[in-house]
Amino acid sequence: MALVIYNTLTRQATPFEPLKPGEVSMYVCGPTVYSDAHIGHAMSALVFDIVRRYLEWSGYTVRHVMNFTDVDDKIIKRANEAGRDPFELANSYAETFLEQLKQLNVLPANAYPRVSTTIPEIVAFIEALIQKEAAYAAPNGDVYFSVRSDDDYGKLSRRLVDDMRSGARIAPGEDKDDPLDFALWKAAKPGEPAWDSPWGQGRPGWHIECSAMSLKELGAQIDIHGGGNDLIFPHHENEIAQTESLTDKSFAQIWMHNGMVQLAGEKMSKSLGNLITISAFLDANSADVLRLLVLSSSYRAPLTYTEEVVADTKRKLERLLSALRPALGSTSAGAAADELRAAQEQSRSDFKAAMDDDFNTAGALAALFELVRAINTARDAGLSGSAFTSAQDTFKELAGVLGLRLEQPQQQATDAAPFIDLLITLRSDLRQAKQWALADRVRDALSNLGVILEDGPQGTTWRMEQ
RNA sequence: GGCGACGUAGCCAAGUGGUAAGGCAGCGGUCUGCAAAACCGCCAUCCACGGGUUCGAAUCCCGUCGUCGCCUCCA
Repeated sequence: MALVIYNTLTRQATPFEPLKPGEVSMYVCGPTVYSDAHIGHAMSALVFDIVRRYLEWSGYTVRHVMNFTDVDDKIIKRANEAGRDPFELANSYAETFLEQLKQLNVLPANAYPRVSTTIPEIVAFIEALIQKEAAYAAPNGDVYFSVRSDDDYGKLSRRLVDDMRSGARIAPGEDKDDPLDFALWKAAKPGEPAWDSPWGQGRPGWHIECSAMSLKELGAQIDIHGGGNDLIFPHHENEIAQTESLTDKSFAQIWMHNGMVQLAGEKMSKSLGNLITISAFLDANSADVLRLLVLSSSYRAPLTYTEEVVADTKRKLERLLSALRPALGSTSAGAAADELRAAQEQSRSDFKAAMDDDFNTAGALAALFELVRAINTARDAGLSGSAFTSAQDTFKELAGVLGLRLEQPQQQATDAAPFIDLLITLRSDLRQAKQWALADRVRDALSNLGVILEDGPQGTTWRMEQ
């Protein structure tokens, strides 16, 4: 069974074959850093983290690059409003985002290039495009890409150049030969960061940066180029036009796009202002909750985000965690062990089959839940020993491929732990004395504080709510 | 207006030609002093609606309705 990936370029799922055997190059478009990142940005990072983890688990070496757009109209505007330096502002948001990715258990990329540190490569890229007559310098100091020079322009988004004409526009101050052309280089305006170039002082346009950074970090041809599906047009379309016009080779062999987070039926976005920031989410929930939410449906479909869904996801996570509770019995072989071993292998192969099918994480989770049931059943049957721990190890391994930490959120409670243990001891005495009403009051009061007590044959255990 | 996606139980959601995964919630049971957790059982004759193709369709085709995205900065 081989990995199949859906390619936006061909609108088909096809078997994955990296350009270099065993090695995968993956470029993912990162955010423009001018405000707090929201869970839509987190979703994209999580999706490609899962892709990367699965590829690595499957035996590939992955070179993963994610960029930051740190030179941009909105950054400049924000910085001017706040009286801050635009680079300082962009850098602080980028650093915060990196810290949040760490909290979200997203593996660090191999490189995080930025526009501000790629200017020489961008200028060289544009010069080469002009030489090839795919771009031209306008009298006002702007440089534009000539869309008409690119005969397969529109192939990613399935748009026809002639259909786009009516929709295209020329902003005030632009000096294009054709309304469809887009800026590679923008002439400097007063008060804006600018660099020297053959066309005078200026700064790069939006799309060229990714072409240049991808070329610099990963070479002319890459395996996977990813991002949100709102980037298909114009951003990724334009990247293809620039890079392929320069290299005369096909750029990315697979274009992967994740769906948008839907909040109250609308796309969550900075411009709509209907967003939940990563930091607000993480204040109320663990990182695993967001990851599990993303894993629960197809990465390509819109992600339904409501408070109800978040609450359901927390309970799902509790269920996954139940598989990690220790064995209780002393049986180490027999029918229970055989059944668990069979379930373990079934789960592993179901997991792989689902993930091989275009990263069907919902199907992979189903395989995990089947293993949860099998492990809990075995525990109830009194199984312990290597058969039991081996199943738990497989469970942890597969959950780890999805990037789930599956840690009990007890760290915050360490200060309270001695007091909770004390209350449990007192409550045990009350139960011995059959003082049920008082014992229940202790349990209820702790429950209201987020501490769940569970009475088992071996005594009372406690855990924090997710 | 153009391009594209989608519409599966109370909720989330997988499944893209062979007769509906999984989770949450709910209901019944085992266990428990009672709970909780765990386990067992139940929970869509049916996949927006109307036609069509086929031995056979949630899955393919046509139409209708609805939702969303892109077409301008956007993960």
